[in-house]
Amino acid sequence: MSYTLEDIARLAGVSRSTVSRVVNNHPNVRPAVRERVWEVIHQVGYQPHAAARSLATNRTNVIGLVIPEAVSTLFTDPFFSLLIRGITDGCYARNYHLMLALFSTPAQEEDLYNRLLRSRYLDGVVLASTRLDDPLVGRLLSDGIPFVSIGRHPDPRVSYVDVDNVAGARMAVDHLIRLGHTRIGTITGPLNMSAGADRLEGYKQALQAHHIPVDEQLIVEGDFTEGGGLASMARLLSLDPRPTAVFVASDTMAMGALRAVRQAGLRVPQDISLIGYDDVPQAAFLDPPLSTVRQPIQRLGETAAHVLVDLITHGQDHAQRLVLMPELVLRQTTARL
Amino acid sequence: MSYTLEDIARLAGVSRSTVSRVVNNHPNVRPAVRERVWEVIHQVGYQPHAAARSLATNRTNVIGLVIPEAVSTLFTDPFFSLLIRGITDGCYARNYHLMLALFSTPAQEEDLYNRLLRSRYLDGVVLASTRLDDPLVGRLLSDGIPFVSIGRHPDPRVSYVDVDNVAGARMAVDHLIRLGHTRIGTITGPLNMSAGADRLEGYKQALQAHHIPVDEQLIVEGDFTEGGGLASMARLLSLDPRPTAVFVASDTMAMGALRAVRQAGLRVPQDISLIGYDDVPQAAFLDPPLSTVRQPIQRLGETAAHVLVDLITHGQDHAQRLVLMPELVLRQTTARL
DNA sequence: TTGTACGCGTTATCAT
DNA sequence: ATGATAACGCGTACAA
Repeated sequence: MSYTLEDIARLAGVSRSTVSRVVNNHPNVRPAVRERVWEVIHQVGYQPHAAARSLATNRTNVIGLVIPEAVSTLFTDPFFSLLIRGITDGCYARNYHLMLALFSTPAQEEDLYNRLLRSRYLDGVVLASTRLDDPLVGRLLSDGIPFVSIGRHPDPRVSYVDVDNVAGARMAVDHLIRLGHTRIGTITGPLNMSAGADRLEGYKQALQAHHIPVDEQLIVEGDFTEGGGLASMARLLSLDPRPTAVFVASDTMAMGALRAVRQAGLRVPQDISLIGYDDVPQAAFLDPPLSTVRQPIQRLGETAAHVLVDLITHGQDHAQRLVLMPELVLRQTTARL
Repeated sequence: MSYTLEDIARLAGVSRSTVSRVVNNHPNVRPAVRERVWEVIHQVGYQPHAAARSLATNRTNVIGLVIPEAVSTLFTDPFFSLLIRGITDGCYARNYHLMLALFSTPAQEEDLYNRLLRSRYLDGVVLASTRLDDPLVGRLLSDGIPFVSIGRHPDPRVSYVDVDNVAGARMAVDHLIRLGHTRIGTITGPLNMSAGADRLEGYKQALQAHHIPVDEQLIVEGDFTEGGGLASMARLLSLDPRPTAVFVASDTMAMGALRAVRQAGLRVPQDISLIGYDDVPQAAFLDPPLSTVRQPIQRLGETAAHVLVDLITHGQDHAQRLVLMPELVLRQTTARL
């Protein structure tokens, strides 16, 4: 069996309260006593019982990563792997743990919300890639559950951590323009996600800044999947004249786009320039290696965890908003016109 | 604030025990009473407090997914995304939840082991892709923590769920032989993981069954990464004569291999046939679409969760071992010699 | 079938 | 600075 506070107290010849103080670093304990208690603790390998602690403190030291049903098909995108990595790192640094909440169906969403949140498994929640109009946001807000969104959200009450998507897209398209391209297409993300909408906005801003008219024909909405990227690229290639460069709003879609170009018997970057978004690990291994906008995905997750834990512990009354900066990574899918 | 058993009891005009019985589906409750209690519960949206319950029952209804430091660099492989998906589905079906334990360093491994397991956050653990000699196994065993390994493990006490890697590799290599190839190379996984060792074994068995001598030169050890696949393939291509077909032990490595072939100015499958392993979602979108061995990864995870929960609840005394079957998926990277 | 009472391991309040 | 004691919310013998 395993030890309790009581056991440690007996072994160290003090009371349970004192041991508790030692474990929780309370100031009022005589150094000599503190030391002896620690010694016993290490000797027997005592670890406080999480559930008992939770019951007493009303905190679990666990947060959840919520991935809504709407984006669960995107889950195999390396973006999420990196995000998860970052979040766990952030958690561990703050003595927190991460629980997963992947929704597959609306019914599951309802069920899990009750099971995880209302039964107080979690102290708070990281919301990944939610749609702008996701009802989950309102619910968390009204239930007073601390949460932070990955990606901008318009409601003034929600805290979020984001990468500047408008700036990232601008950087990408600016570069294409610098290379002499003027007929530049884009494959967007879902426009009801802030990342999708913002990258499109950046695309437009870059064009306008250079007095290039925005041609709606050159804008095709994608879905952040490889298959979607392939189909969207095929559409762009069927245009006449076709674009000489395309800004693709995610690396995963860019992989599909690359294949569409090849299927059409064209070459990248000689016939058409391509630039992706994310810089997932695969990007450097594509053929040719993909130029892209690097997002600090892992740091994004880490930051989200930290912000959330702060929200939980210091109970901020006003929303926290943080935006990180992306950077352009030039490889071999872009060429002078 | 939120309701407790006591509140529900008062509102329904019964005692706390009765409400507890209703919630836990104990038989001895008069139907009329049961119904009235449920009504109150639904009306006020009562949810039992997880921590309180854990303290009383000594069970948390949470399991952990442990990804050892050794394989944490592989974490972005879609294999893990699919596995996680499967595990969560399996958990939800059994009223369980999933917590992540991703180790980055040995120190973290030690720390997390204490924080997660010894403080009883978890009822049990799924061990992913552990090396055959991982000390974690011995520790879990001696601490009596229920766990199931993803992938075969030699110790008779450990439960595992696996896909038949020997059979899968045999299927793949058999097919290459059927196409007329005899000079067949392989890029293996890490040979200290069962998946790596077993797929190599299957490769050898297939050759031997057809009386083709095993040539050690044609066997190069990979690491399940894309970069590793690229480098290993380059080595195989430098052989003289070079192999006419290669069995690559993971799709991710196959992506790298594909690129190595292209860099060498060769074509797949005209100059060299390739066959991968896993059938990750990307495989169908590669250029050309990858022939591969499909693993039911998601079902693997789901099954692991079920086995683990059974282990936890029924406390099996003997280890559970389950092996699922892979299947060959022929696309366009294999051709007759 | 239902209710009473105790225990689960901790934290926190209040004396001392 | 330390110790007794009352919560925290639930499950469960045991009694009725």
